[in-house]
Amino acid sequence: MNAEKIPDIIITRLPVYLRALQHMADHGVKNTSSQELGEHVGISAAQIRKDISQFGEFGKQGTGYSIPYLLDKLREILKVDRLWDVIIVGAGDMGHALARYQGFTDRGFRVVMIFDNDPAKIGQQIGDLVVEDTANLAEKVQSSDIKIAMLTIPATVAQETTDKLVKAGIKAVLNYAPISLNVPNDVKVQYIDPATHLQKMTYYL
Amino acid sequence: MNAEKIPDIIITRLPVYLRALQHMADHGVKNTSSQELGEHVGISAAQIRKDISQFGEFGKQGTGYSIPYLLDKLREILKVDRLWDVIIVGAGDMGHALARYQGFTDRGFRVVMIFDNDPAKIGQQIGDLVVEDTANLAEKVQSSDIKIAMLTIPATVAQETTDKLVKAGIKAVLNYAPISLNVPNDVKVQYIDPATHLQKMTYYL
DNA sequence: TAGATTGTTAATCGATTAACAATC
DNA sequence: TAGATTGTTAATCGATTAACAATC
Repeated sequence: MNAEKIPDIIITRLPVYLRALQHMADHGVKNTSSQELGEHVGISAAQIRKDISQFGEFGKQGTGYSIPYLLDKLREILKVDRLWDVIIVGAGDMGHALARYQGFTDRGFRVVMIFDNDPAKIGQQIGDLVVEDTANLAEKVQSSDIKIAMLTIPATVAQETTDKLVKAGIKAVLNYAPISLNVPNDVKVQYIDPATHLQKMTYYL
Repeated sequence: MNAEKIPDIIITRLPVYLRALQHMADHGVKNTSSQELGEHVGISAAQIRKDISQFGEFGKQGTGYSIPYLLDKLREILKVDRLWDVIIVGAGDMGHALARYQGFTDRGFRVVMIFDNDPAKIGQQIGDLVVEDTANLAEKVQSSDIKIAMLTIPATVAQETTDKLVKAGIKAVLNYAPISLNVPNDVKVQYIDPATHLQKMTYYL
């Protein structure tokens, strides 16, 4: 593992490689090359080799990469060789969908709590979870040492809720609210806003 | 409007500017500067000026940008000065959530159909829509000249469904399935995969 | 061995930033 | 007028690609 700073754009691509490799592994494929992986994810072979080589020499000349080995390494690098507890804030349609989503567990995440401030929703059962009162958010997050939150609340309350989460120790926010969030440097935010994504594509239509 | 090719990375930022400006406008703000807008979205003032100036001279020295005017221009550039019909393929939890999402209309999109191949779901009412049979997908898309689809189906069938959509004339796919899609050059894909987004952030934890 | 493919270097390409004349 | 802020140029910084020696 390299001690120098790895460019953020490389970190963005690693989960994509990981996903493609998991897919290949699921289909019983044992080895791959930068060429083949590149075709899968739409990235040049040279770039894939360069990206991966930032972290070590995981391939072999002549034969490429062992998929199980590279999977292990990527999971270790991305720290998803463990199971992270995450919370959902906002028990609307999107919060529901995420709470019931089956795709988290085998990729390193487990939804452990869901919150809402609507009395009609508090106490409601969603999958294995029971909707809790947002009033208890800070306390629960702090006492269970949770670092990751998914935000599925209206944009109007997204910033103030984020401030509370940050104070409670959250370091990573996956924000579904259509608004840019202000956070300290040591807190990461990723944005998922379908309209924003669609608006990028209409430019080309 | 400039005839030269605009870098894709600039197009990616425009919807973010648009969203922030709409937010300001909703709060009654009439003017802004590259400085102020930059603080809102976490991008340098120089970059914002450079991005916007690719498309024309929309600002005024000394006073900055008129928000209503810049909104108009950005909507025009991104082609969301109109209402695009979009379809949802997959009526699971995520498809449900998107079908009922209120945030599309005032940002240029209208969900007009939702499809599923599960007989138990076909005919079901979701908001104003009735779930239709995926078997009729190609025909319906073609006859109504729809260009945009959101994919909320399992990864296992995402590629074959995409192939059908592309054949039917779809040019933009917002893919919620956790898999990379292969499409012709003139078709755009955007990816929304919560696990991938989370995995990027765990690297920094 | 011959063929394939890595890891890495150097060259190229593209994006961001700093700075400032122009001007509202 | 004085202050503010744009649009743009040039400089810097960073990312991608091409090429190839090393080696499995």
